[in-house]
Amino acid sequence: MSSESKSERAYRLIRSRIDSGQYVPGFRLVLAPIAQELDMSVVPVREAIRRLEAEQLVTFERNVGAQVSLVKETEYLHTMQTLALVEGAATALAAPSISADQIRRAREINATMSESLSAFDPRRFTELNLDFHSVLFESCPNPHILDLVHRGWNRMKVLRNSSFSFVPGRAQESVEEHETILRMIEDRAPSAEIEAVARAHRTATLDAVLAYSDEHRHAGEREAAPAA
Amino acid sequence: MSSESKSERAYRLIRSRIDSGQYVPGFRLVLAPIAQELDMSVVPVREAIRRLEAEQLVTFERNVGAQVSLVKETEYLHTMQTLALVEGAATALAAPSISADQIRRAREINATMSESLSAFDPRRFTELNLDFHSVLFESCPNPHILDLVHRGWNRMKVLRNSSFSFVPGRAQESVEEHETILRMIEDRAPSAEIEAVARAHRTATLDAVLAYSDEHRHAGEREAAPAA
DNA sequence: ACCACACAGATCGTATATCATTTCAGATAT
DNA sequence: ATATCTGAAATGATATACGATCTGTGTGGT
Repeated sequence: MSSESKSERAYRLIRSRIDSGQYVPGFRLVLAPIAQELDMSVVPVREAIRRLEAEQLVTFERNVGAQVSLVKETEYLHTMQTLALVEGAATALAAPSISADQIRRAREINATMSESLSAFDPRRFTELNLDFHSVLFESCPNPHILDLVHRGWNRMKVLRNSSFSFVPGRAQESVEEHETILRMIEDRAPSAEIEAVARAHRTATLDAVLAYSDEHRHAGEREAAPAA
Repeated sequence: MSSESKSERAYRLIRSRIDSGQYVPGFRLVLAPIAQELDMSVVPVREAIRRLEAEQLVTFERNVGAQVSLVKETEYLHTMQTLALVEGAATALAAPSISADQIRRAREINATMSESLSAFDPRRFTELNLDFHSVLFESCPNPHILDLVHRGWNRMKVLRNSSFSFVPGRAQESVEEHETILRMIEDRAPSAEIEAVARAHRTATLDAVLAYSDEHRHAGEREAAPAA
């Protein structure tokens, strides 16, 4: 009894390789080799690629094939802007139903983030950052918006792998802003205010990255590191 | 030379039937009959259904098959809330680059809407309403957000067909709010304000529908009519 | 040297065939 | 009468096969 279908397995494999950066943007997804590697026929692989196409992770051309979506210069900006929008809304919608226990958990995570600032491990920091925000938005009662938040974060994973620069100092700021957000939720601040602050938190990161990469445009510096 | 692939044709057919309400929520999509009707094998039909699954228009169960997504009681609320969020943002982002010509066009459409209020044709009104808002958000520079707006409107089409009640008086209010939005864009009002008003415009419709259907819950009235 | 064309290899698109799973009706036992 | 079993029919899942289309390469002509 296979626990999952073959097309599901194909989907997961390709998806994970795109997420991990093993399949870089522009990489051609040829059916036969993938099928062979997974020990299945091309049919399930085709279905998997159709799903990925609908999720815009790969682009498709008739009789030519699929390739991992290319990221334009502005892609990162747009994704981050969209994530700011939906995550801000999700956080605000979730706020009223967030318990003291959840707040405590978020605060713990933020404390860990703060500690990890000295021996700075970008990957770990990003992971914790997602954990932190997850606590805040997972209670969002609107499943559509919540889904959009998840998609946004997943998209960010890919973009980070392809091209992203780290901004010094932003991590520290980020930790401080997290505390601000927590207090507002505790105090049951108006929904609109929470949304604005949560959105600004992400927009600030965006601005920081843009300003930094602008400054260093000609320096050619490129660290695989996140900004929170 | 077929201008489009068979799986594309299958996708369009099923999609249009869901949109038009011919395939109501819960309708089982059995591969063989659909394939036969389209004079093709089941393979392209399967691919089409995979795409629809990824777009959440149909739900899928292993070894059982696909059916048109069921709409929960809260589905309309969540969809409208999400649309309010993304359309508000799209309108605000588009506002700075909207020309006087576009404003004029929007105003014309709104005038037509106003006229059509007497001999009220719900379907026509909804159509014009989309036209009006399209003029405002199509210039949104963020393609992700714009895409979300389109998806939201498409989703609304389906929901309107399945279950929706009309709210008297809301159409008139709607036309007036449209004019308010136009003036703010003309005056180059702050982005945040435009977003808030555009969002409230849709949220107001949502509230109106909820209040109305609440009031008439036991009356069993059910008109296939829109609210703008 | 450069362009047009034709051919070959790669790859996709689809049909058909076969296997697997589910579902449901009817039989049987309790 | 109800519950459970069993097997056949319906349907989905996947493999294989073949035809269609694209893409690049080499050859011949100018």
